[in-house]
Amino acid sequence: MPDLLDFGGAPLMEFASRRLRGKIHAAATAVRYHDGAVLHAHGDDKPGLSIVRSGAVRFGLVDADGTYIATSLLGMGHCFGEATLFAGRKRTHDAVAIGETVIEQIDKARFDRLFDQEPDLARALLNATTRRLYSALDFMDDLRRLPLPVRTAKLVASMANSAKQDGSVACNQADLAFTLGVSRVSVGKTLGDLQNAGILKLGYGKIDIPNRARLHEWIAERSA
Amino acid sequence: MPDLLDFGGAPLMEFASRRLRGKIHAAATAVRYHDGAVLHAHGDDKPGLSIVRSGAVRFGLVDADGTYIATSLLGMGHCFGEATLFAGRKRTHDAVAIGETVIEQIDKARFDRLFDQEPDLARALLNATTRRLYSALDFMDDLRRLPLPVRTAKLVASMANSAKQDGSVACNQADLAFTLGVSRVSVGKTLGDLQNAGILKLGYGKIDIPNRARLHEWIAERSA
DNA sequence: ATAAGAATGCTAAGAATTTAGCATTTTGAG
DNA sequence: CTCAAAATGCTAAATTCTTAGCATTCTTAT
Repeated sequence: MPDLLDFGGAPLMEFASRRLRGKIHAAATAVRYHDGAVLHAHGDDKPGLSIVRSGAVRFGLVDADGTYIATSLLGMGHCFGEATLFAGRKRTHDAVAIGETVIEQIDKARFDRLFDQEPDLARALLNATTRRLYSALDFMDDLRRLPLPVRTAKLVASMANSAKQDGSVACNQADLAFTLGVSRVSVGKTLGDLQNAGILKLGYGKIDIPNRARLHEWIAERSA
Repeated sequence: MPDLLDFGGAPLMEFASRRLRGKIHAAATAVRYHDGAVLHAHGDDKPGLSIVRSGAVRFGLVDADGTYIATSLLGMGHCFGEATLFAGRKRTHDAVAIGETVIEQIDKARFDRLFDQEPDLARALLNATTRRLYSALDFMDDLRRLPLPVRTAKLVASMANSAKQDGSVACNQADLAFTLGVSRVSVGKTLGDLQNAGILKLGYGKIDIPNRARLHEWIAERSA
């Protein structure tokens, strides 16, 4: 259960008023999943909006050669499934519960009704998806612009923001490697370099950040 | 003025009814820009929604070392600036007109009024941004999953869809290289290989696709 | 306390990519 | 028609990244 990025954006529920949250709860059916349970598979035709009430969901795809590739991890308050409602897509990824997870599910019919009744829902959804879109664009920009050490540092810094424990990030190098889209060896080497530069300290399944300001400074110096 | 990707999604105006389009036009102020004119710069604080009525807009950023890096190119019917309205961001990129371009501009106050009056606007915006978000996610997925030749072929194929001229795509290798986030040398080599494989033909500032089905087949065989 | 599993550290060969040139071809403007 | 600019083609060295493997360290469940 690493502190891996909730893909940038803030969660939908943060943009909903107390009243709207109540309406959403009322329209939804809560479903409980155990760790590792499959919520849906790539290609399923289940239009509807889902909201993570507790726990987390990991999205990914199984490759032709059988390797699983994770895409993102959404935690409490985040929503998914917008694409089935607004882009007419089937489920784009496999979704798996991480830890004990409760999902609030709103099927298409109910969603459409709620959407028409509650104009604030549209605004909340636009807040959430716009933020996600722009963080994705930023991420892609970095991908082309910045060398691996800087991207790595940025990722660690962004994880530090949402981390439970201050000054420390819970995540193993393999997951980091995947998120950055490079091999574990490269990440290991890069993290080693960053440690030598004194801006972070490697642990077992975690990374300590002795001085957050210093890390941000180091990044700023190298990213335009 | 290459056929470079309109970042995946379909344009906003395609999701608007004739009536809504009328309302949008009525609320907007049209501004004309000549080729190369700057619409806004990165960091400008100009909240509002903009819609491309004719021409196109190229978005990008100037690096610390002065190199300009393009991000996307939006053509007719596409909108931008949602992030200034929904994510509370300043303008995230420099925007430059490509060719004679007319932009319909709706400032924040007018937008909010229109947004409240016209529930369909929310739906249209969600359609557009959701599609863009998911194409961006797909693109990132490909970036990590697929080797360069396949990504290149996919990009060419997607450009072919929106190209004016059938069976041919107008784009130079340098722009392709940037969009793929690799060097011109790599693209040149890769395109050469694809040409040898017989699935496309290189020209000067363009790429011909003798057999679209064959190209898609080639891609499908290699992408999961 | 210990064994099993997880995670990290390390290595070396090979593949892919970049950088920095420069030569050649094509296009379009005058 | 000619010339300059734009685009492509090519090269070679240097760098970065990957793959594949195995040893070591750390954690946790029994």
